[in-house]
Amino acid sequence: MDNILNELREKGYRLTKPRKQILAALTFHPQSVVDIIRFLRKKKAPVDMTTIYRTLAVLLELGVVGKTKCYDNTTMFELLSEDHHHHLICNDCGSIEDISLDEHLLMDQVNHQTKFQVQNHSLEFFGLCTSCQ
Amino acid sequence: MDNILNELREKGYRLTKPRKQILAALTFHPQSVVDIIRFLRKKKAPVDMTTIYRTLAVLLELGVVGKTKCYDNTTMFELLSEDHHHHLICNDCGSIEDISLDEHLLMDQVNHQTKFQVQNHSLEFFGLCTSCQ
DNA sequence: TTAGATGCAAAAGATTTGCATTATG
DNA sequence: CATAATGCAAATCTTTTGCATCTAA
Repeated sequence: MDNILNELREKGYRLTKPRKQILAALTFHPQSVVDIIRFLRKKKAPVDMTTIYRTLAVLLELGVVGKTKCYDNTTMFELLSEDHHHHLICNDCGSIEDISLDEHLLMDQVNHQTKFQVQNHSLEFFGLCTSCQ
Repeated sequence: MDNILNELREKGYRLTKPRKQILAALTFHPQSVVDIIRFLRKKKAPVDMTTIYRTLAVLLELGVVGKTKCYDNTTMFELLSEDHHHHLICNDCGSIEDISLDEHLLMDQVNHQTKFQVQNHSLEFFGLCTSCQ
């Protein structure tokens, strides 16, 4: 977490109260903008929706945060941990599990087939979690 | 295309003019709802936005159409061909190329690691196309 | 002190809903 | 002819913008 604050500072962004709050609200589990608003409101540290969008845009830009679409089409944001992972999203209950995969094989295939310069990618699996099967 | 019409009929959906128009408008290249509206308007066969959303919902349900998020956050829909493929989305110009990958290795990893029952997945690469590099 | 960041209000977009009307099967 | 599907208007939700005010550096 501190490393993120440092990164922000280094890139010339100010370490404001709302930004710290938003970072604190972000977990490694995907959350929607509305989730974040509610969380901070409960914590008695309300932050305006606009600020949340703007902060998330910065964090996305820095690659600190990732964006996912939930089964019901809600946009979810989550802090990206050092270890890159993917999601198993249940079509029934909407739960999201993490999974780590070895993607070298995939990347090799892409690099072999095209000259497209991959900067990042998104990989999600949809289906039924163990309790909904 | 005819197979889709048959599938619709079999499932009890009516083969209406708007539905045929929308299917005709859909290519194997991703298009937004606005693209489809414009296309049909030019073709002098305008279809209401609501109908397009409703039809796309049916086609998504049937698995005939797929949904993608573009770099600029636009939702794109495309007809799914028999041969499953993925997208290379340019962060600069927004162009979308297709690529086919062998995903058995990925699926094997998932099945090996969890009991999650995968029904489908989405895999997209973001970066720079050859002309934007 | 001063630019960058915030909050508010309002605009702009995207998607959904209700309902009267139309047209497929 | 019955009912599913359509079009229109309006509601709802999500995201963005403009601008006056505030505050971290």
